[in-house]
Amino acid sequence: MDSAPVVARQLIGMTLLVDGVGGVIAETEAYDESEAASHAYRGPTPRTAVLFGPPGHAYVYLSYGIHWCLNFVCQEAGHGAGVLIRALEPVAGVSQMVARRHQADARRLCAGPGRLCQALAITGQLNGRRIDRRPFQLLPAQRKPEVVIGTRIGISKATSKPWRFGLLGSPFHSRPFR
DNA sequence: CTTAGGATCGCCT
DNA sequence: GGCGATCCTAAGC
Repeated sequence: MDSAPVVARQLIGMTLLVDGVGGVIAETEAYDESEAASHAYRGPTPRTAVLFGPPGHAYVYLSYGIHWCLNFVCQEAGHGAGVLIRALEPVAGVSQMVARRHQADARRLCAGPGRLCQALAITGQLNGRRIDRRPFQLLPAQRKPEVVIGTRIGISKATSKPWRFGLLGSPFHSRPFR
């Protein structure tokens, strides 16, 4: 298994579905236990235990007491690294996403980790589940995607690492790349 | 037991 | 562009 930034880049352009609802991954960020912005930085806790487990599992946590956020666990067991899924291009089950979010603008439907989880009905119930088993499906990119790189957003530490990845030119990013 | 603050979003101006 | 919502986690005493 590769490091979190490598996986974050590889995920761009792949299709993520939960119970058949989802779309093309348009934005990701890598987090690793070596840097202070990561939930893994302070070692395993009950909340972050999944991050230190085997790769290929979902780490789902509640942010600001309101929003669920989805990560994929990377690297080898015990190494504490993951990729935050930040935005999708809505493709499958769009009407269900609109109903769940009470909002029809396709550009904003899955633009942001909290919005994406609301649209795909991802909650803490999916924490620790394998991403290659129901209800998850991860499908390879149709064509080799062009990737744009930036610095991570919404954090206050380790802000200069180029660990944010996006599908070049996509209108579905949570915030523009510079 | 108490408390500070967080990998965010939506609404307001 | 700024701020309030809202609650869980983990550190400190």
